[in-house]
Amino acid sequence: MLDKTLSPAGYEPRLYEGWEASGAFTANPASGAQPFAIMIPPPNVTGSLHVGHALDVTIQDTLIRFRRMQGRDALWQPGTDHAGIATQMVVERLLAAEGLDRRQMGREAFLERVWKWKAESGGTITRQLRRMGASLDWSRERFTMDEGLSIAVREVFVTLHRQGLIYRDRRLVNWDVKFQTAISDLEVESREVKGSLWHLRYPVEGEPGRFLVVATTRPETMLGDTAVAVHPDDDRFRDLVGKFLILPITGRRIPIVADVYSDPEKGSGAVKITPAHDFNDFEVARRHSLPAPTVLDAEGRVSLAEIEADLRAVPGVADPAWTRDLAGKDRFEARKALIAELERLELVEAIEPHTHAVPHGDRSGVPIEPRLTWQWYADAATLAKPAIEAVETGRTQFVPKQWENTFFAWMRDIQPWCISRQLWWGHQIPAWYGPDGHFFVERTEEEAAAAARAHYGQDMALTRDPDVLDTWFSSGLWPFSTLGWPEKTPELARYYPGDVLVTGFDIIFFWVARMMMLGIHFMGDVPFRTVNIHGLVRDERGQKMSKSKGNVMDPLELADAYGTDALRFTLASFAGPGRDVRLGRQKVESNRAFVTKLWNAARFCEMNGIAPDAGFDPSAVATPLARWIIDGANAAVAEATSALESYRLDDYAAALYRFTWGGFCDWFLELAKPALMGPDGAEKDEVKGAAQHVLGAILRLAHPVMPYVTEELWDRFGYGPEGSLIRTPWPTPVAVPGAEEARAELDWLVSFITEIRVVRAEVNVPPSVTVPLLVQGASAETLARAARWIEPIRRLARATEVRPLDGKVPEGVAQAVVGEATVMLPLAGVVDLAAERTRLAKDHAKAEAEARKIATKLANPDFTTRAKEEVVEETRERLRSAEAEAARLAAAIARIAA
RNA sequence: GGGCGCUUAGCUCAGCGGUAGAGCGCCUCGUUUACACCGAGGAUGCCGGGGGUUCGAAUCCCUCAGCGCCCACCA
Repeated sequence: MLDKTLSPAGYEPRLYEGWEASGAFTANPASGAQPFAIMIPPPNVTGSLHVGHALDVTIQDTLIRFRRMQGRDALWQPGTDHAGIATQMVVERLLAAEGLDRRQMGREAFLERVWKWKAESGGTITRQLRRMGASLDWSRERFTMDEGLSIAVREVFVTLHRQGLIYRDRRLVNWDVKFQTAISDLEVESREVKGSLWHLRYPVEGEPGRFLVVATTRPETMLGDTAVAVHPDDDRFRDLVGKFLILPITGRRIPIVADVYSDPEKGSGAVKITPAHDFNDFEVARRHSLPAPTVLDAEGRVSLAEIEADLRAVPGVADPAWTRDLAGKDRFEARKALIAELERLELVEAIEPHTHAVPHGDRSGVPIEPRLTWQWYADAATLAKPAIEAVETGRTQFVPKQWENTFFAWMRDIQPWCISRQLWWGHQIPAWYGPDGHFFVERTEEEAAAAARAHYGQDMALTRDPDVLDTWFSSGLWPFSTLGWPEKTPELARYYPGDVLVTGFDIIFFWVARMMMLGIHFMGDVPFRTVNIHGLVRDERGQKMSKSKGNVMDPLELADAYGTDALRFTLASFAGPGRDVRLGRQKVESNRAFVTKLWNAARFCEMNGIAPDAGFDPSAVATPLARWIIDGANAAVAEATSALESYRLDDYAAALYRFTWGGFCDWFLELAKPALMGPDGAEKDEVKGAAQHVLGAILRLAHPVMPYVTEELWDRFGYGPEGSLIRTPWPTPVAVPGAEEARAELDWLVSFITEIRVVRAEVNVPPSVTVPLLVQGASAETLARAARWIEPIRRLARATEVRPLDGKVPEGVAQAVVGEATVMLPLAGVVDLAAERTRLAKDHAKAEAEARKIATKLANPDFTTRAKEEVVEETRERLRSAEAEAARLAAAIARIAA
């Protein structure tokens, strides 16, 4: 017997272990089945599961289980990402707590420590994925720093380098001062900062007392100014172009150049040019061949090395001794000091408060410093072209489609991708330098040595580039590196391209775009056919979850409290296309009720001896109730299947819910009770047969999203051996002869019972009062139906009998209009006649209004001539029925008129 | 500045040319032998505003407003 209450904790771990042990999650390349592959977005190896993962995993697991049941050879590729900066950050923090610093430890010892941390915490996320029921093929688990994946990384790097698509360049990068590494444009986020706009006076050379005023938010960079630009059409400064200024503090002589970059509307109209510390200025400097001295070091401190030679004493403007004191000062300290000095020199014209956007490192949270450094770059623009084309031609499609615009906008204006990072944790760049700086990009140290020998004509000591690659470089290879590339494995041939990639919109650029670029370049085909983009999980008020707001929900805690199935169902049901998911506890709680409902429905079946019957032929039943529910299950199967095929998990969840609760539980099981409790016979057998058939269909339909409770019930009922639902074929509609008649019959019954219930509830008849139903104006068919269904009607409508009204209307009736018939409930002494009159009058008014509305429409000749014929006919039919209903209600009112 | 999305019942959302829907919440009634994590019933809507197209608009177009997000932007 099933327990009275369900306890997910009692069966979830057991079922998962059973599935995994039996190889149910394992892809089967040897099978003849059509493959279906999903590559998991690899979570950070040292991370733990958050609600975003939970949504991502629920969607993917639902899809993979669905396809597996459809008979596809399903591969859901698991694995984790080494997550360069994030992981290094965590370990450095741990070290700091022990008073250690990675630089003191040295690279090797530090990396050893990171691997140790990975070994300790690396299992957390995979355990948590299991807890969510994720049917990942663990036998193929990969890590981005596995030997195999590292080989792929080096292969890609070397190949792209030989093709000229990876190169070294010295240009401005986004420098993260805290982590002391370059980061890509995508890792920079701008934040609004309240600061000041300083208007500074730069003395014009040879014209004492004349100044050109520049406005800046970053006075500390003025040490590196090599020009001031004005707009060529700006009359205010026309005579100054070509002249020179004496740069305060350093005393350097700098030109006034005309450049369209200068915006006459902004600041003072003249802009200082600091090429080594500003992206725009860098461009201006290139156009005017200006020098670009660096004045801030890797830690964001003033460095005078490159301007030492420029320092000149200029009375009242620059004092080298003071300036030399700035060396080593932090950029913000230097700013204060400089302003104080400029004020002393009366070179500050004005200071205005100014709010502006300042780029910050997304991980470090500190302002980014543009810095001129040598880095490795990938030629993203070239790689992007085929990726753009693949989406344009539909070889890869985004769902929802509008995300393609986002993808295009970014890809069409893509900048060189800075792929080197000055970190230790990651794939070290396979480049070796000779003593003269000549470098060799090779797969291995041996190959590099050989290349050096060939180059120098002798063995030469080489130094490996200390930098590592951007984490997204290796994640970009995920769809094929996990399948064994560069080896030509059978898996690679079979599972690439994957069918669908499921992820959030926040990593379209970081990851999806990179996989597209690298996948097409190295595999010659797109990495996946479909990209299913889902929204963000927010809290119930629509706020983004964050630790600082304290509104973070822990998916595992929710799973513990309400069961994994309830959490998964909730996430799926809110995962509508292009919408964020607002998750609240109560929502999970109320979906737990659905899981419980299913459990109880199964219990009811069990108690009534409903058991799996392999010999049952759903197409051979004659009982209308059986035909009707089997037909209903067919419709649910069709709905669920098409919803899943089109990534509409919300529709899938809704279809399941509606059919299971509304169709199967509320109506079928209730209507089946008389037969089930009645004598044995053909009807009872058929109803039981239909019940087991439909319950089995429901369990299969619900399994992708609610794997645990469905498997538990499937097993306990004996639909199949322990743990077998996961590989049971997905249901398909079955032929139901006479389905249409059965539908007409049962639809009548449902509305008949509903109408009686409405009347009883409205006039407050307690359920304990049972009354006969006297029908007036009923067709022979209606009377026959009422006779056939008398037991359910007695039960559900609290009636004693149904018979035609013979002659006079009894005193004190309540009346209901059902189709062509009017049903009277003799309730003398119970019914409040005045209330009943009011109720009927209200219904009558409603019917009349409806009829009038339709009549007006039909009176419009434009409508009848221009609208589609079937629409007009349908409208006429609606008018007839509304008028008839109004007439019957009018008659009912007349019958009880005072 | 450029772009995208959203605005429908108290809440969360579906519907996207032809009768305004669901779930939750709320109110009333109820313990009828699966389930009170339940059952039955009910109320609640100028479908953001304005204009247009159409026989017909929540649905298509234009426009305005509000909210959210992405990209760009250190004068």
